[in-house]
Amino acid sequence: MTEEYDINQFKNPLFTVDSVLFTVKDAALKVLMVKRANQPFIGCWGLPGGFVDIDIDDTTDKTALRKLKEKTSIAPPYIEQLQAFSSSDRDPRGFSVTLVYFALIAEQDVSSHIDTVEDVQWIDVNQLKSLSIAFDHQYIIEQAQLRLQQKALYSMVPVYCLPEYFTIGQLKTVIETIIGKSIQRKSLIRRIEASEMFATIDEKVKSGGRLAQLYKIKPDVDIVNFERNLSV
Amino acid sequence: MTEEYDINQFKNPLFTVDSVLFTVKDAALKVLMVKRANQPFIGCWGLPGGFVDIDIDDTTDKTALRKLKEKTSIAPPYIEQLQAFSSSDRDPRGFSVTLVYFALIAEQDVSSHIDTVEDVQWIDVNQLKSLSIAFDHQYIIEQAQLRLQQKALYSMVPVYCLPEYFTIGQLKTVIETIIGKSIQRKSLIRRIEASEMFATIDEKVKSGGRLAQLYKIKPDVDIVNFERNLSV
DNA sequence: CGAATAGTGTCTATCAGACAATATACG
DNA sequence: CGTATATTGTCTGATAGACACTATTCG
Repeated sequence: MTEEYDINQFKNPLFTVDSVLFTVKDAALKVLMVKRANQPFIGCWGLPGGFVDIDIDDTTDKTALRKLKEKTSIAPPYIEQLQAFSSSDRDPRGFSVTLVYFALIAEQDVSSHIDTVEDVQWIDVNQLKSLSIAFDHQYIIEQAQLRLQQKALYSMVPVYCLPEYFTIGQLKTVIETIIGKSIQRKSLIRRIEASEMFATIDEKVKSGGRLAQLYKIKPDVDIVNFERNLSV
Repeated sequence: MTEEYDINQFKNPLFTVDSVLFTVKDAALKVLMVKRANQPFIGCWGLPGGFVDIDIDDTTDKTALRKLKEKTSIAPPYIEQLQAFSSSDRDPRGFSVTLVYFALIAEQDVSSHIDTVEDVQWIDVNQLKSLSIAFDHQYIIEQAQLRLQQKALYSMVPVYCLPEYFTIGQLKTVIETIIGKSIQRKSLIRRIEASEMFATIDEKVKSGGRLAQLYKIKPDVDIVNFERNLSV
């Protein structure tokens, strides 16, 4: 049998791309949420995202970045695919699939922009349950948070929640906020050195006590994955 | 602005679900491939998969399982989402997205079935480059293989390439085939014990020397992830 | 017995945790 | 100096690698 493909043979699922953009701000893990202006779930908070525009986006990565840029005005320094979520009842319009990306950014790099708009906000992940969240986005955020927590144990990705120059103390706080547990400063320093991902800056900053060394990410380095997890 | 959703506002991308089903057979990592009966890439080998049937499948997981079952007659004991692959040129029909699953099965559980058909075969991953592979499926298989190799270093998933009862020697061979490097039998035994995922069977089997203890997976256990990788 | 494979014992290497010791700001 | 934070030194603990040693089966 040599059937030709018939575009109408199947009802196509609704397909969207959403992003979970995290940062650490005020000692809490926050996620970028958008107040929905359209149905369904109008007025609820939802993840930034939307439909692929196949005339503009040549991959779904581009869709995710385009939608994030609409809300934050910049591209996050770290983004990866999380997972697709699908079901016949997650969207009242019918079977839908959302491909979810998971991204990190320094809050300083977006706050100036989102302070000018009403409908985009950093929301503490621990306050989601007291808000009206669109679709299954709360569940999706939980899954993204689990992934971030895992990654924080074996990689340096949390550094992408910090601005260009940062101290070990800041990185330690960010990691501790993400995994919800304190870590050994010494272990962190060992990893910073072993990873060879970072360069010291010829400058130190005040910190309440001894001045702290500034670091930055070396240009064009890959994220190092360690062979052991930090303890949980 | 209160725009209503307009199904025709965007050209919907083609959306498919494909699976990379691996097994270890004849001391080689093999992937289940299907000879394509339809355009595009008719006559080439491709991954088992297809369109979501929203009248039957309530999630994409169901689509993956349904398509695998069509080709193998059974559901694999291990399946997880790998990743979505998208681009405007991976399919000649236009922008397309494929959500790819990654699954493992014992070859004994499918071989009897696929031996009766012409268009489904286990193909050695190292022989793919000499064949005509549809779409970007060769690249997708490489990505799935990398994921499997990583997982083999910190979890017991390779056991799902073995039948119900298996020996430590068989598991060792499967892991070594997957990661392409020999491992310490002792390390494997330590992990089998620490994971508490397995029960010994009151039976031993011939192996050329001393009889080997049979193991099986305890019912309803979760896959244990270790905090360290085996060395690479 | 010898060859082959299964399984154990045990020493080493690596790296995270714990925490003491030292360094450097600032008032 | 006292307090606070940064940074280093070093000991302990957990687990993987290496590999010798023992056990069991078959011809």
